[in-house]
Amino acid sequence: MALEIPEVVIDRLPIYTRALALLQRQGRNVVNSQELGGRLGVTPAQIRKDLSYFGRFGKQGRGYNVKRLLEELHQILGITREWSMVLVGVGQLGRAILGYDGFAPQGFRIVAAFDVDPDIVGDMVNGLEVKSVAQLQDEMPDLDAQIAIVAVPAANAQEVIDALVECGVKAILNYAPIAAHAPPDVRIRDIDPVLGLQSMTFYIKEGGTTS
Amino acid sequence: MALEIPEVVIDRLPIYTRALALLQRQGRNVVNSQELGGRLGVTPAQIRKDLSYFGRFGKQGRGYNVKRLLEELHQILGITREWSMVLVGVGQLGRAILGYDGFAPQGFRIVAAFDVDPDIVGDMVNGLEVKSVAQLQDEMPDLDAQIAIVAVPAANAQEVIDALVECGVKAILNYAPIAAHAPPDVRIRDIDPVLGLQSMTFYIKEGGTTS
DNA sequence: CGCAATCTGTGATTGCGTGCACAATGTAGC
DNA sequence: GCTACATTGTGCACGCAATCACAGATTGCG
Ligand SMILES: NC(=O)c1ccc[n+]([C@@H]2O[C@H](COP(=O)([O-])OP(=O)(O)OC[C@H]3O[C@@H](n4cnc5c(N)ncnc54)[C@H](O)[C@@H]3O)[C@@H](O)[C@H]2O)c1
Ligand SMILES: NC(=O)c1ccc[n+]([C@@H]2O[C@H](COP(=O)([O-])OP(=O)(O)OC[C@H]3O[C@@H](n4cnc5c(N)ncnc54)[C@H](O)[C@@H]3O)[C@@H](O)[C@H]2O)c1
Repeated sequence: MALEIPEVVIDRLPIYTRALALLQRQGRNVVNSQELGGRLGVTPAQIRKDLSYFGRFGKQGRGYNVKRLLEELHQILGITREWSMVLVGVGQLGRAILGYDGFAPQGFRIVAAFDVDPDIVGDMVNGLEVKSVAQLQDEMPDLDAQIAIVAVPAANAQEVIDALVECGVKAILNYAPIAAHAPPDVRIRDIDPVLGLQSMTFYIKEGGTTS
Repeated sequence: MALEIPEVVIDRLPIYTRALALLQRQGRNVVNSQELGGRLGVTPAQIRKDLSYFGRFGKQGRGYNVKRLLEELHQILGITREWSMVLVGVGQLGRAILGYDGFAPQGFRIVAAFDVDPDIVGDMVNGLEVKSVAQLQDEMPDLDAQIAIVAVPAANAQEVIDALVECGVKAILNYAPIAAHAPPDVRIRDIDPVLGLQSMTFYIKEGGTTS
């Protein structure tokens, strides 16, 4: 029914979710688009427009019921269920990711970790035994994981991504600093702190007056 | 002169830089907008348009000289010099960041690390002594760091950011999952893997046909 | 040395997301 | 229950960014 929802809209929904979750922890029951927008640096109209793609969740004169809207957003984003993920690359970053306690509360669980280094394979990291990446094809069918996190060096990232795609993975969180390629039905999100730094320096490189 | 360059354009320049650096390592001297676009998943016209904001770097009939264009982009982004950064929050993530060897080659150097935990203050991490965050105001003037990385828990992130802004920091790479606030002359880039995951699940939640 | 081929730089055009403004609708108070 | 008020949902207009399309420049070749 809903004809083509812009990707930018989808990208904003998790922000709304995060803010609503905070409001809920603070005991708030209702919030209007103005306050929510103020907290997020987003126009109230933008929030209302975004939500209107999916239904009518607010009440005129009142605002939005925090609990209700949060549930709706969870439904929309598909985060009512728990998602299993696999991690490839158990180096410095991979270990920080395995130890990160921010995934589980949001329903994302790492169920297996793979590495190529024989010195690392077999290690227990955060209650998970590191497996050989050679066994990826064998292990994946049992894991029922549609999401993968890639934390291998740039030089090996594309081949790892190809292998994951081959195994049926549908979403990839890629930490390697490369322009990764994947079929259109596989979503990729890149995380590269250097890109962020390099774009910020443009603005601060000389007492810039670029608002 | 250059009338207002869109922020999206600035955000793409580091991507171009990254791809060009790779081409250079591969020994390529020239590249045209079509090939560059193919590697990055960007329209050739987009690349040419973006670059045209800053000058004319290509040659008709040939393409772009890789070395030359890379230098120009470095100039534009302000990454010819070395940038000093401070890190606040030396936990699991903070240590991974300190150990990350991807910053230095791009000219970003962490010159100081701060934490609030007395058990951590004094530790040597990657050749850097962790200092107390209480000394932030005192230490900053000597460090000449305009960039900060924030890797503290969400609950403390805003106060840390406020303190950094107070110290004259002009760019912040924020890993805490909050909607941070700062004056307009301070740039913030957020890195939150969960947001990426939550937007991807929208598309994969049911054999979705959303191209 | 001229012609064909190539690819840039950019004005023109299209398309899409943002913000506006108001009608519709629900709330609270009396 | 009626009135005054608050805030949503949304059609519409605007503005900006992506794409198109071509003139102009450069190269290579015969
Ligand atoms: N450490 C950070 O803070 C950080 C931040 C952002 C991005 N990154 C990126 O994340 C990636 C990993 O960084 P790191 O610091 O953890 O590096 P690392 O060298 O510590 O770890 C990389 C791991 O990947 C493994 N590996 C290599 N090839 C593999 C393959 N084909 N299959 C499976 N495993 C393989 C290696 O054995 C190693 O254990 C790099 O691309 C880096 O640029 C790291
Ligand atoms: N670990 C990851 O992979 C990861 C990934 C993405 C985001 N994050 C985010 O990064 C932040 C840090 O994560 P972590 O896993 O390293 O947590 P952590 O608890 O291991 O580390 C946090 C550190 O911050 C310090 N700290 C707390 N308050 C402080 C203050 N006011 N000033 C200075 N230091 C202070 C603590 O003493 C601790 O050492 C969190 O907000 C987390 O959500 C972590």
